[in-house]
Amino acid sequence: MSADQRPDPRPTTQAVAVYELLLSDIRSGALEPGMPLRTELLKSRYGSGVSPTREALARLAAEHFVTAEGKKGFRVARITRADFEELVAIRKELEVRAMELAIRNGNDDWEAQIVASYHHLTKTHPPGLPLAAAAEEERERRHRDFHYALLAGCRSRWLLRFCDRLTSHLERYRRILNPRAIISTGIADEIEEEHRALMMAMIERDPARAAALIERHRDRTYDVILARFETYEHRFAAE
Amino acid sequence: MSADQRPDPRPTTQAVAVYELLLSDIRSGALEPGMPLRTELLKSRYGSGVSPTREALARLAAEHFVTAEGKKGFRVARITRADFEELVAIRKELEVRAMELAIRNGNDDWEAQIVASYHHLTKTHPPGLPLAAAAEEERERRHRDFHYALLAGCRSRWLLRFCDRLTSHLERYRRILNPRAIISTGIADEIEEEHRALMMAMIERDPARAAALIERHRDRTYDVILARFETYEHRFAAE
DNA sequence: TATCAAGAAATTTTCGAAAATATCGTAAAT
DNA sequence: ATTTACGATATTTTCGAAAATTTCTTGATA
Repeated sequence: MSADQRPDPRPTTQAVAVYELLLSDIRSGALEPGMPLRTELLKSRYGSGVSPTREALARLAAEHFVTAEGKKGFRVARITRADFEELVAIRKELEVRAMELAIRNGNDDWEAQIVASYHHLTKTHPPGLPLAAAAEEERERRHRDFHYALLAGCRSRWLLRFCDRLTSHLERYRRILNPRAIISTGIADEIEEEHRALMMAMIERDPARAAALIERHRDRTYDVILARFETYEHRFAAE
Repeated sequence: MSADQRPDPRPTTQAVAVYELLLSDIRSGALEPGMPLRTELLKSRYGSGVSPTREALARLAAEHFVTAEGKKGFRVARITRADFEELVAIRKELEVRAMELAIRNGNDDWEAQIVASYHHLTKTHPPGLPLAAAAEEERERRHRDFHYALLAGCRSRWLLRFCDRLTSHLERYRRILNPRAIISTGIADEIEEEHRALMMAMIERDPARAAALIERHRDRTYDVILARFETYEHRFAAE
């Protein structure tokens, strides 16, 4: 996950390459929840032998992006309303906590990184209307990076890791249940404005305002996703 | 980790067997922090080929019990004071939170499991004086199970997983820096009494008392470990 | 003495095939 | 008709060796 790989100019292994591709495909919803991850499929899709592939799967299993059952192979983790609600609840607490700590401990580097990643984010296509897969992926990456930057000053790698994991899981829920295509232009503008307000609250070191902003920012999406669970659960009840 | 494997009567794979042995050896300190985990060593120690071994290592890397650097293999994760302090800080928050939720949501099953695991714990050798490795491991397992049972009613698997991970990491710090041999009999009795008090506070649904008790219970050990870092860091400064 | 290069050795990583296991379909039996 | 047993097939898991990479050693050069 990005929390740990940020500085990585090292000769990387094939296993982590597959890990990153798989994570990306799971997070985007390209690989559907519950889908069996057969060896042949993975070999052809990621052009790699079984050893690196299984290593990647083991990592993802530890992070609960996939499940491993007995000797029956791996599947993409299913999505459920209960899981989603847990994620939302704990992320609310941890993210707010991390923001408080970042505001208290963050230095100039931290502020600069926020400004930089915000700028990056504004330069991508806004979240309305469908995008080419690569463009969407890039926008999501910058979105992750921005929110990560807000927390990065908190001086607790453990807290950052947890937040990062929760964010990745919630991103998956969002992209599956609330695809960009649905977002209207008006909403898109509001979201952009929320990002700006968040940035300002952090840099001006106003924890209460920042907390209020992040909660509104998150809740907007959560409500939509929760509503969509009705149809989703109905559609996949049989499996 | 125990959070997820609790109910597992399924035909298990060799990779997870190695994972469990490795985790146990790392947590106990049998494999020293920073130690390179060479293929040959692992093959002879756990009697298994490289594929299952690497899978286990990948899982452990995702959980930060080992580190994987480029193409240079795996090592047991190092222990540092900064890491320890982060773990302590975030665990304090998450564990108290989980206890509150467990008190609010726990049912009869939860209470029964607490009583049962407490009973189990009291039937092992108390924490004073050195034990045979197997007996020590068994005591630690029951200790983990007891504290896990306290939280298990919280109805959030994510919160439980995080607490479980933090507990495992902190157990390693404790067993390396504050081995049982050091604990005096008087202290051992106090610890046993704290467990009983904790159990009662939980079952009587008194969150404030439970929180106060768990913090004292944890702090007792933390202080000792922090003090021992001086000598430890001095001893391993060269590496 | 210190630095660097080149080759040898050790080690990690990956591949391809073998072994183990699960799944499916068919047919016999109740 | 339902269940059970039994091969046949598909799939996962594991092994052992090959390939790639790092680390160590040695010797030459400034």
